[in-house]
Amino acid sequence: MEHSWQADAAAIIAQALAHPVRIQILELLRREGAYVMHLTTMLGRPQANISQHLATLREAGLVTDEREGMTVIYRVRDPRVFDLVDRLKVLSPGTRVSRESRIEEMTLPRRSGRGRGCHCPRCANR
Amino acid sequence: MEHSWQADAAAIIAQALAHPVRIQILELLRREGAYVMHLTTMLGRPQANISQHLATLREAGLVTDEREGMTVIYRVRDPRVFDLVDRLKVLSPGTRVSRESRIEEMTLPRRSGRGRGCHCPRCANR
DNA sequence: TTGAATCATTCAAAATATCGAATAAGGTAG
DNA sequence: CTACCTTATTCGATATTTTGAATGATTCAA
Repeated sequence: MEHSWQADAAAIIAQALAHPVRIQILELLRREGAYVMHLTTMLGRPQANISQHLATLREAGLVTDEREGMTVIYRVRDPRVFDLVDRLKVLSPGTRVSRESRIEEMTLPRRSGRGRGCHCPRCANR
Repeated sequence: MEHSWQADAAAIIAQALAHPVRIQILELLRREGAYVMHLTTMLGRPQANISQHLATLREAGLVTDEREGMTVIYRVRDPRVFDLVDRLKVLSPGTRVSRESRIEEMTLPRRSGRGRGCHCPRCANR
């Protein structure tokens, strides 16, 4: 039935990006790899849910998982995915990126009040 | 409930791109606007289905529809969506774009045999 | 008006995606 | 070994998407 080559592949990648939590995960992976625990506490969601979304990103080939002792570090496989995410935001109707606001700042949930600390190995800070 | 700002917006755009037929429609809109009839015959799918996918793209703000007599011309609202589509393809695992092959060529279905002609107003050819 | 052509929308069924809860799997420490 | 910690997976319920079929809506021509 007359398939569509790269259209299928492109759609699969788009589908992997088609959820706010997965976009947020990629935002958190922008500067460096992150432990699952870190993503879980930063996004304030059940661990299973984060793990499920990570599986989606992994199966799409967008991230890699590296076991490190008891923990697992997720990293973006190809940094060009960040260009993609940025362009998705720019194309959004209401989104006009004002010159002074960093995109990264705006999209991170920044947990409010007490509860913003992460206890993952890399986050020894308070 | 702690929303996610631009992550939602980005995900909505990604969702609009998350289907092979919609990617193909955008490919056909790459050079110029197209009549629905043109898209329908080129992609070899039921008219209602194409119209549904066009509605998805329209609601995401990615395309515009302009009535022209009995027909309707769809155009891409912001050409930057093509960058997005190209990058979606590049990030696909198996997709290594060889230098000599135009991406556009590969992704169009090119209906085989007899049945490749379109009868839309703009396609007076053969 | 009637009919034809083009496109949009509605409907119900099937397929997918998402979620929380529970459980499993893997590693570490005692 | 047991107990614990971190992450992954399975399960069932719910929600969303996709589809063809049928129907509407609009325009034009006769």
